[in-house]
Amino acid sequence: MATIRDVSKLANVSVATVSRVINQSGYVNEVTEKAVRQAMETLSYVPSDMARSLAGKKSATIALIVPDILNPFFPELARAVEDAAHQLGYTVILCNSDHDPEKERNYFGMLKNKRIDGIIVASYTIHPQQLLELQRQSIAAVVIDNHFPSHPILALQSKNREGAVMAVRHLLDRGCTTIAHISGPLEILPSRERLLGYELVMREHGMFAPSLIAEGDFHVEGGYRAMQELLKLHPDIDGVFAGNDLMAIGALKALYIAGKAVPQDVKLIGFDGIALATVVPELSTIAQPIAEMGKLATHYLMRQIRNEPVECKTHELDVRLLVRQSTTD
Amino acid sequence: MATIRDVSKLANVSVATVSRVINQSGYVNEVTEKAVRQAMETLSYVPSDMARSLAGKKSATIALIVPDILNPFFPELARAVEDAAHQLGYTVILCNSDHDPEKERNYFGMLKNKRIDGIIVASYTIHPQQLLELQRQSIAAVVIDNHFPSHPILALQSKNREGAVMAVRHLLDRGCTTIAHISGPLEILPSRERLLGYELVMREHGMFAPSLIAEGDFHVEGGYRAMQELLKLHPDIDGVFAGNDLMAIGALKALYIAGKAVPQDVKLIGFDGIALATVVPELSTIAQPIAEMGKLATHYLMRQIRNEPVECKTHELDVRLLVRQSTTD
DNA sequence: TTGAAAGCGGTACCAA
DNA sequence: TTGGTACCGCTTTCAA
Repeated sequence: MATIRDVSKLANVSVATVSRVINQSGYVNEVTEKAVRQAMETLSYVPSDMARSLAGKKSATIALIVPDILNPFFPELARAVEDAAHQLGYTVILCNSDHDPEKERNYFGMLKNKRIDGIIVASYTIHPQQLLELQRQSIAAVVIDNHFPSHPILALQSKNREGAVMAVRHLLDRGCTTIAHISGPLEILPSRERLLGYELVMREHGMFAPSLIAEGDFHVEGGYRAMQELLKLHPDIDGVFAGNDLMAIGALKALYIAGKAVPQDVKLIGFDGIALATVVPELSTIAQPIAEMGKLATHYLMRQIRNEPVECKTHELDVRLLVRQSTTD
Repeated sequence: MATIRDVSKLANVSVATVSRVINQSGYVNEVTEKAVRQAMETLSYVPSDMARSLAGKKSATIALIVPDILNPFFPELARAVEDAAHQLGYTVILCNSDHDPEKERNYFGMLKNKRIDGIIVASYTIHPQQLLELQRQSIAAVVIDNHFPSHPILALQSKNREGAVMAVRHLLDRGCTTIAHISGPLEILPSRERLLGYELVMREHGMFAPSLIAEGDFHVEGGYRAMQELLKLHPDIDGVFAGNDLMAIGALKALYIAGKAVPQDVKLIGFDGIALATVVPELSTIAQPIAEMGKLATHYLMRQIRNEPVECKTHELDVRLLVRQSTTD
């Protein structure tokens, strides 16, 4: 591999000059520049990211921290982030936090050490202090699906509450009168927001009852169990709003086994809009703009990295109601 | 952040000595070592990966190239790779190749440049030359789901043909007599292997007919279309072996729409054993040990990185038949 | 057993 | 506009 020195020799200039044309910084004569570029070309020279980052520049690497890439929501996010990053010449390090603060700290250490330029955090367990700490080390950070209103941290979030409202209203429109909710883990902010949206509409219609709510785990299994419990308490349930699509799938299974036909007996709607909601019957859902979130997060991150002005607030994204078979007779 | 020089000063030794204790290389007096460790401790010193890799050591980073992390097979693989790597102090860069040779080359360039220690390639479009080229730059490589018998490249593969045989035999056992196959893209090796396994058994039983085979794309959509075509030609199909689970889900939808009950009218089996085959009815499948593949690949890669002896051949992994609802009355 | 010093491949400041 | 050169933080001969 050719080095900057090889280039400088071939072009008969100093390394400083070569560095200048590489970075388009400082003055450099057109003729000289041409010569340098020529030399780079013939040596098929590529500056070493390693060396650049050591010398204080950026590493052209960002990290994406997700709870678990196995959850189908995150591959979609990862894909969008990776695409956007790659387009900008960045490389993405993937981290699975498993909601484990210990593991998270561990990652943060590794990443700091690697002089990562920035981090996108889609893990619910981080503490705002950790992000601020990063920023102090001039590592940019963007948070997804969480927010820290009292800290200068850029966050991205779907309109969870509004989405929940849309979901429940949709079930009401379809004629449901006994609507249950399978919530996500309540220590997770979006779960609480969705629950709140549900509660809001139910109270509006005088239909609210705590026993219509069961807490799941954002996984198929938890949705399944929650649905079973709910059916035990309320065999007359005719509408279910699940806090995410995976739990909706679990609920679907439970309903199927209980002999309830979807959507004839029970209408079911999820949240997220993950691609694999391609089950039979197809799942109605509140779709988050996952890909857009990833793209936006990456762009905001880049802005921070380049010290361009960005508002460090929570940016909210619109969700859409996707009506499919599970709520349509 | 403390540097090696800070440590050396505090411990009253040279940086060389500190380096020695860090790397456990060369001789160093016990007392001195203790002092150095003490100093590292009090400064909570962590050596910079950047600097180390620049100085010629390893970057403690590997890359995983997949066609598309959106395909549920790959998150499982990625998760296993990341876990194994993380445990060994390595960081994983994720790349989506999209089967695009151009993009692949691009990634290879970036990765070489970043002095990545090794690459796990689960992309079907790479050329063996590219891998050899890497090895020449002393970047380790392991290939998944592909193999290059005539090159010294370490590969990992499931027993695709055997798996296909198991699948078809299972359908026969269940009493199927008209068994169709939805194959993956035939330019992909595992697709061909699975097709071969299917063909083998069908011929054995004098049931083979080319029109019972339709080519899909490894995605839900392609499985759906292929199933529709097959039904047109053979309304009497009573068994389907799909080349992967996603296509099986597509087939399931097509069957459902065509009014065929699964498993009563048609028995259906997939391949891969991805977690989200949790549709209703649950899909029978030939499960690949995806997590194990990821783990093994990572370990083999590490071996190569550390110049430990490894056989650069294709290692084959066993698959298992998972009987679930889609083939059980 | 230890230390001095020459890189690794760049960046950037200061002179020329 | 250019070039010289001192780093960035660590590894690794080579001598002492």
